[in-house]
Amino acid sequence: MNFRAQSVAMVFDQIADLMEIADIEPYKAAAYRRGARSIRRAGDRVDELLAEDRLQELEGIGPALADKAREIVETGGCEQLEQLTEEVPLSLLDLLRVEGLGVKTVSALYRQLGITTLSGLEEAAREKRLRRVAGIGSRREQKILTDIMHEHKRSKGLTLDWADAVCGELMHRLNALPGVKEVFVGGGLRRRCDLIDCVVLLVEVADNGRKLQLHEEVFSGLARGPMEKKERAGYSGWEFTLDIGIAARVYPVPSSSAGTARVRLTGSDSHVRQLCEGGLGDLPPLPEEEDVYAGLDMQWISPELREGRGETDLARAGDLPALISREDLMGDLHCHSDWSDGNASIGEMVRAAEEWGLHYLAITDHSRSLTVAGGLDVDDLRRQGQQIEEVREEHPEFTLLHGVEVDILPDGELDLPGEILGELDLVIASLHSALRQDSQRLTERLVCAARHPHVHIIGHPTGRLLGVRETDAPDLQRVLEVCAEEKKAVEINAHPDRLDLPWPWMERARELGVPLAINSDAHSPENFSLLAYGVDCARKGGCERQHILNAKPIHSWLERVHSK
DNA sequence: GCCGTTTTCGGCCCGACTGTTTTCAGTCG
Repeated sequence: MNFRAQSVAMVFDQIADLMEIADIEPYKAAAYRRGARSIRRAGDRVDELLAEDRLQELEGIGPALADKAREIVETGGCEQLEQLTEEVPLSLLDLLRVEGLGVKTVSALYRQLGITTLSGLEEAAREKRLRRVAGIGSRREQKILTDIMHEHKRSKGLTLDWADAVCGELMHRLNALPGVKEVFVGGGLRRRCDLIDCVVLLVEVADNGRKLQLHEEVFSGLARGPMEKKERAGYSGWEFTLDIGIAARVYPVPSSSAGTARVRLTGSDSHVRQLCEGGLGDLPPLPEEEDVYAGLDMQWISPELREGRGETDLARAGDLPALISREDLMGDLHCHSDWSDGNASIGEMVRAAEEWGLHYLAITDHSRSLTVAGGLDVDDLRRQGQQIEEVREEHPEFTLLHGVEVDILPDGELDLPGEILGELDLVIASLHSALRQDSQRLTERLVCAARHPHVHIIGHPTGRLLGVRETDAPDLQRVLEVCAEEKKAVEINAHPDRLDLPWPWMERARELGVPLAINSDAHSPENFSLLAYGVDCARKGGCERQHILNAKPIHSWLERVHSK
């Protein structure tokens, strides 16, 4: 998604949070939150809608929100947000990230104790002052303290969609500077890591060209504060802090050594160290990256693999995997329609899937216990089946599967009876509730679901939300073993907030022979674009086409299919 | 603030869990 859409969504969410804390018109706050959600779902389409002044076509965006979206894009700020921060400080939003703290408590902490920051909260908790607030006793005070510790430990950084958006905007601006030949991405973003704490960019300038001048206006609306000179791997660049809280580094590199610079500024520390042990330091500076690896008697290594986990040995032996690519995907096995919490009809989702080049799609709406998402019960599913049949007739060339994403209940049972599950084409079983159970219980629930005769795929197995909710992870070794025994597949959920199965587990899955499915979990037609993040994640985990279930023709692995 | 009408206002996703104020408000999904 592009930077403008992300910025608008973020500001709308901030306004919603602050309105709730300030306790003004709860439904107004909800409207901003819906607006943010709608903008995110529309994804890349937002740019076009903004340009053509058609943002109000999105659900939940009326004249007021459309105006504000334009203001945010054009000025980088929002007067409404400024006004709110006069009433309640923006830093209170940090407190909301602490588990168990919602708007009411944060508001009370602010008004009664004057707490505005995380460190202020921690200090007050240590001094046992929190218990002065009605609703907080000694136990809750202690819990808040441990939750603050969790918050400190939580991985920081931007998810890939955000980081891509910011990076795209930076590249666009850098490209427009005089003397710039090309701009390259480096660092963790190029390696497609889960969370990005620093955007690394290399700016190629002609060898005898003039020096790169970075003016402050290059970063207007993106960063405030000073730029600092930074050295890394023998390259000097500038570092500055972006408004969204992560760093960006820009390294000017001359054309003649751009290849060497890209290698050194992309790989993880241990990857680069291994290359140095292989003689990287003895090579002359080279303009092309391929020549650097060739000079070390290696295959060129895909950036995703440059983590220092054995890839240099494989490259030397010529044994690197032929990584999966987006074009290899033939279908998508997990998406939602407006029967539950998706925003498009089944027909619209099918049309979009076709436009994205897919040949099959499973509609897998939520099951009944997930009431917030409008989960489906047995009768709903049967009625949905009739509609699926109608859509199939309209798309004879396409294979449409009727599936469900059934909740794994806290006791490990599934949320729908076996009878209806047996009538469906595809059953994904996922955890959505009681995610704070201990590792053992979470594991048992997943094992129980994997052993269920009607389940085909375990969805987003850890339930993590990157940088937000890092669960007491289930024992994935055991879950994968059971999936292998039961011949069940495991999902690689492509949503950049999830990327779940985490990539370090994919090698184990392959060793056990567990098929993996790269699924978009799309809630709107635009969301099929998310598949790209799932592919990135699978590549990082070293997956080839043969390891990915939905890179195969549907008839090759699913017995029950409906198509002409 | 948005939306959809039985059009220009009234309703807005809802149920479970938790800690504590011990009977329900606040949080979460």
